[in-house]
Amino acid sequence: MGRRHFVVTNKSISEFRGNPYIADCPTRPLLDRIGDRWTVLIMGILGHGEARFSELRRQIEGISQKMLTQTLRGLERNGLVRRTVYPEVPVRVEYALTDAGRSLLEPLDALQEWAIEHVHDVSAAQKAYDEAH
Amino acid sequence: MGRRHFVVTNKSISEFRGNPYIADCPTRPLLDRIGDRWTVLIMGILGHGEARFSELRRQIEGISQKMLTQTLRGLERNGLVRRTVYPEVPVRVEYALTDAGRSLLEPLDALQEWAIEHVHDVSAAQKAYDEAH
DNA sequence: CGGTATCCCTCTCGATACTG
DNA sequence: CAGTATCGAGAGGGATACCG
Repeated sequence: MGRRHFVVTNKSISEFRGNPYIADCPTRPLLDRIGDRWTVLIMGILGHGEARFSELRRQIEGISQKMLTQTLRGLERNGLVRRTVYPEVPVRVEYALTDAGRSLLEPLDALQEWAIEHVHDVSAAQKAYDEAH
Repeated sequence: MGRRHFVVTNKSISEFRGNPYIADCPTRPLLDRIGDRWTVLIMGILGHGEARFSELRRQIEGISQKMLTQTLRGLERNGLVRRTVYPEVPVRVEYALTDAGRSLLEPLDALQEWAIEHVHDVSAAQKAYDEAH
């Protein structure tokens, strides 16, 4: 998607504030991640406790095996989820939030609060906009 | 992207908590919006005060005219940004956050705080993961 | 100045089939 | 059970050209 079109600078972290798109601003990978279809949902479920692969699959209606695996790998790679393999027969794999993952639930909840508080305003605004255009 | 594959239910709003993907959960459109490439950046700039189209374009390095227009329209449609046309010659158009838009900056800032606090942890986790795989 | 319209490419994601 | 591999559709986004 051409993200490399942006010039990489050496600005301090504080200069990224309010401008998440400059260079390697730390907010961008996070927004990419939570903007995807499944990350927030998976984290929400894991917020209630660890879960097996197939449990997650059952609880998240509509997710494909591929996307569940892929999203969990992404979360694991970012240190938000811990994957534990129990070498039983058949194998058992448990997924759980790390401390970092749990700490991310807080700002995520704040976002959800906002969405819930403003859902009517937003749909009213959409209706008004659509009627005017 | 097949979002219509999900069954629409009549669950109350509170049941959406922790499960943003069921039906028309209000969190999903928000995550889609802030997950896109430009929305958060534009809102960050407008948080400092109103701005003209060309100002935004200059400040947001790398954005195309099309995406600036498209993102601003999306924000306007959701009631987060107000567009004001001054019929001068040449025409002047000012964009500003609405009250709702300003209120969204708070959870967004919380997210940014998290990202800044955890940027080192995350990149360390990525490094460790990549070396182990 | 502040847009629209069009073309096209890339990347994401879903479906499907196969595996240790 | 918990994956991996591969394919293909389609949406997002950039480049470019044109307009009131």
